[in-house]
Amino acid sequence: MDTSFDVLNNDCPSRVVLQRIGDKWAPLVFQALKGGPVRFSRVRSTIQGVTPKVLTQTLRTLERDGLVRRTVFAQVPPRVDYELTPLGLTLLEPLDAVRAWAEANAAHILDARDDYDDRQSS
Amino acid sequence: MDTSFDVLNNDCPSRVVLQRIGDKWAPLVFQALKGGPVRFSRVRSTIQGVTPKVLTQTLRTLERDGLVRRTVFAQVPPRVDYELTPLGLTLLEPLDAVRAWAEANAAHILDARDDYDDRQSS
DNA sequence: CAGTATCCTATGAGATACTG
DNA sequence: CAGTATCTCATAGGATACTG
Repeated sequence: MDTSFDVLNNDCPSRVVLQRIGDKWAPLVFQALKGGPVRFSRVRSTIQGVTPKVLTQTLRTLERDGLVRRTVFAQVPPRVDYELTPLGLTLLEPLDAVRAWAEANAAHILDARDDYDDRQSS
Repeated sequence: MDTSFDVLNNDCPSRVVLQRIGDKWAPLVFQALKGGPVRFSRVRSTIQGVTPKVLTQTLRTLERDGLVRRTVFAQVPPRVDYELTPLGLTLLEPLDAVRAWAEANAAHILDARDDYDDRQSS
């Protein structure tokens, strides 16, 4: 198969995708939506530390990229559900592997930093 | 096993790791170092569009995090090799899956954006 | 060759307060 | 409940030029 996309190439669209993935909150949104549709307030409380403004921005961008679906229910009080699209679900797997790696190896990284900083100051 | 690390938790070190991974050039460095030790100038030419300043910054951070090893050869002209450490190699796999996804699905993302933008302007 | 040194700016992101 | 509206700021990152 010929994808003709190469991240190493400048101006390649895949770089934009990579950057999107690599924004501060997007991976956490994937994690929060892992189990199915979730309401805004729930996403917000699941992802510790995110402000509503930034969360909305992140969700909108993911929606625009076709990775998240936003469903508005005509109710009072309002209810809005967010869920991963089929495309978003295919990204969940590799993204989750990175997350798992981060959780499993965070300690090693911190140790390496300590070593490096000690070496610098000596 | 009890990792006790959770990306959804604020102040969790794994978040820092995730952010590091998600910086603009780091994933491309992994890609560039995929095949073994590479000299600085080679990394630079492999990753289209990166400036020497930013590349140095990225490499230094990855070195500090124990993901990349920097080897200086006492030669004139100077020669410096960069390569993934064993820890870095374990990260290469999940990261490469994300890259592959990005290259494979960049077109879908771009389409989704067009659809979304059309819908907004209508 | 392998970087530094400066300068500069866009923007990601936080804090805070308000609303249909 | 599900967001907006402002304001503000740090810093990631780019452009350019220089050096051991």
